[in-house]
Amino acid sequence: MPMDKQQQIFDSALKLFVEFGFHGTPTSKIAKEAGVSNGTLFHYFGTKEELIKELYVAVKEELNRFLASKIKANDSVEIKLKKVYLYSVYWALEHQEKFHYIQQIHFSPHISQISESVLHDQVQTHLALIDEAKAQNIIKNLPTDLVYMLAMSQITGIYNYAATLAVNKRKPVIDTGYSMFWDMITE
Amino acid sequence: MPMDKQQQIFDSALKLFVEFGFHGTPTSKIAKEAGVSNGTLFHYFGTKEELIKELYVAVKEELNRFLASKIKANDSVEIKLKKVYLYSVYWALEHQEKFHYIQQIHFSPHISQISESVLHDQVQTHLALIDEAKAQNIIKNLPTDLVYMLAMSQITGIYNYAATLAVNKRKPVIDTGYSMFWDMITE
DNA sequence: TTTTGTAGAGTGATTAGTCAATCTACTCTA
DNA sequence: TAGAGTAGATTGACTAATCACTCTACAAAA
Repeated sequence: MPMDKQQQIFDSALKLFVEFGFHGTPTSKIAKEAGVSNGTLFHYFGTKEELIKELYVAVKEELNRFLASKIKANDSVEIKLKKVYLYSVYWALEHQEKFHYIQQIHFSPHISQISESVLHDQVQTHLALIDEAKAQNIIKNLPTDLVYMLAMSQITGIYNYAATLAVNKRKPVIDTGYSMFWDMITE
Repeated sequence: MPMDKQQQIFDSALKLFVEFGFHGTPTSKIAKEAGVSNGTLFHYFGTKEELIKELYVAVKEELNRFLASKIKANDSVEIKLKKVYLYSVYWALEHQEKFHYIQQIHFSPHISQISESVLHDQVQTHLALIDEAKAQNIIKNLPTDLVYMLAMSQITGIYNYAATLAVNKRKPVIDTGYSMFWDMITE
């Protein structure tokens, strides 16, 4: 079984980018950490920029696949919303480097170079869920984008706080966070 | 007027860092944009890293001075909290580049190189305000850090959404955001 | 005169990306 | 089935460019 070099490069790049930033991480160090040669890295990724972007897409897709795996088709809208919120926080806590990388990209100029369609596909499901909840009068009639933005920012806030706590102290905080959020978007 | 040049360097660095990132912005371009020589930049800032950090501190202090100027000593705690929240969003919308720079630093490895004391001083006032509100039973008895984190993340979320709207459509959204936040932290 | 500010050419180190050579695994053919 | 052919994977030395930072000279103030 041939080693998946591309995955090794992803893993090393993630680790180094989060620790040292894009600037502080030369491609040579990524290759070395991944146990491949300099040339191999550029065989899989045409440029460093491409590696940065593809890593972002891969990580984001992993998160989305995880969330999708937790949602059952016959769950009610309330349950779906709750699951998306809670499992997002859990995933972030379990994959802190990956979550941190998403944020790092999101607040960097690289985000503007990731194609619109990729970004759009990633939020479509969530926006549809919010629309459904609005249509069923489950949540207040606020702009969908606003509800989404509030959810994302609150998930980040709760994650940041929970991450500072011991593992066994986290659940009550996350649950409290969700009920506060729920109260906020329902009448 | 030597202060002029330092300020010009700050202005140019802010603009370029936000547009191209730290990596994508050579010191030579900052100097050129500021209309000073390469050497002059290094006369004011020993290293590029120092420039990045001092710019962050300067921007953060500007925000804090602005907020402090809006708070009157005899305002009630409710009023103070409301003012901090609302004026933070207003300031962010009026100084989007600066707000973006704060975020960029916050989600980058540079944050760990900014001394603890600088960071601590900057939030002390806000934490004290939350403690006061708790002591007076105005808000729920939640951990101070949690309330602070939720406020910060919600301010960011509301800012991000409001920034996409026409200037005259923003106020109602921001006000709604605040009342949602207030409902969230009060019984 | 001394100090401070300013310029800009110069430098050594670093880096992203290239390239020619080799290896590996697989397929096709006789 | 042996052997030739082949496409892709892998290597690492190499390069052209860039960058952070230095140095020297000079000007303006103090």
